[in-house]
Amino acid sequence: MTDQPDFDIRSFLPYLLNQAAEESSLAFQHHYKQRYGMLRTEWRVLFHLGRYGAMTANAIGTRAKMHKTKISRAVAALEQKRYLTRQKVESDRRHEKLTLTAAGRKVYADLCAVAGTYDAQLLAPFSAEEQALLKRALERLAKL
Amino acid sequence: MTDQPDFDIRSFLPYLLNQAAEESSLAFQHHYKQRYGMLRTEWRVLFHLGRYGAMTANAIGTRAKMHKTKISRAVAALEQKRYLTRQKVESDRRHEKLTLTAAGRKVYADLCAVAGTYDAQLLAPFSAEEQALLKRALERLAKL
DNA sequence: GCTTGTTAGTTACAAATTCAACTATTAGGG
DNA sequence: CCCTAATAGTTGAATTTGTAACTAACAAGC
Repeated sequence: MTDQPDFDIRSFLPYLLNQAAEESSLAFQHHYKQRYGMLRTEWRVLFHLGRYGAMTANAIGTRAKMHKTKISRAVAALEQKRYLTRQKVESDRRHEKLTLTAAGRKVYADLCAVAGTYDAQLLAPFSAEEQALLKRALERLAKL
Repeated sequence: MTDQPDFDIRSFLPYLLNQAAEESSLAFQHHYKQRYGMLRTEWRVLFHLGRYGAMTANAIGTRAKMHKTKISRAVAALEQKRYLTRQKVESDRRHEKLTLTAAGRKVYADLCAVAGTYDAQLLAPFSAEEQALLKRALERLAKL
């Protein structure tokens, strides 16, 4: 029985990352849930379309590392909320180009503003070097 | 319409943390799922009991910031797998003291060893100072 | 132009999580 | 004591997610 009493789950990196991710997303989650009735999958799709312009569901999946079923459902929900429209691509009619509507862009702009200030608030306790290191480390761990 | 085209979701801290958390837990998740048929909630409970000794479900909840229904179900599953036993606390019979069985401690020891090497592997690309900073930052963000 | 294989996206069903209501037990007045 | 409030833990129903099978469209080889 090789016990390792010195190993503490609370310093296990995946655990720590998960705790930090959950805690840090709470306040923002509240915002898009209460105000727009959206799920995390939905605002992610919205953000990607808002930031990178119209694209297919598949392209979002590659960028955001989201499974296609999640995207399919998020897109359906956003379509019903009239935040985006679909358009079959004529050159290959399996693809659908997703485009934000005016309403969708407005929600995107609002959430962007909120996310921006919220992000700054989260990062405030750290120095510029610490912030840079933290982001680089996370990107590396996320294999982005 | 106050667009903020410079705000990128991919550097939004909660998003980054979530991506890193998901990616970094993949390989370990595979291990406890395949080998022991456990869920994340279950190994978390197991780890807490293994590391900090017998305690009540409530105490685990406070430490691990897990909701009591998650814990209740995880404990039921671990009990069925014969990894722990319950015992009503005589001084207050609402509480149940949870104790790992020999089998439970064995699984804990095995997963500890795996987690230990896995953690080291994840941290390997970073210098000692970077590792320390990363952990402090995450603990702070997780409000631990 | 058929067969086979591949890709985009959807849907159905199973598994997991959340939320709210529930039981059982204790604590604190009056 | 009895009534109310609070706490530990469980359970059931509704959401949400994951897995796998599905449709539709295209592509390549023959």
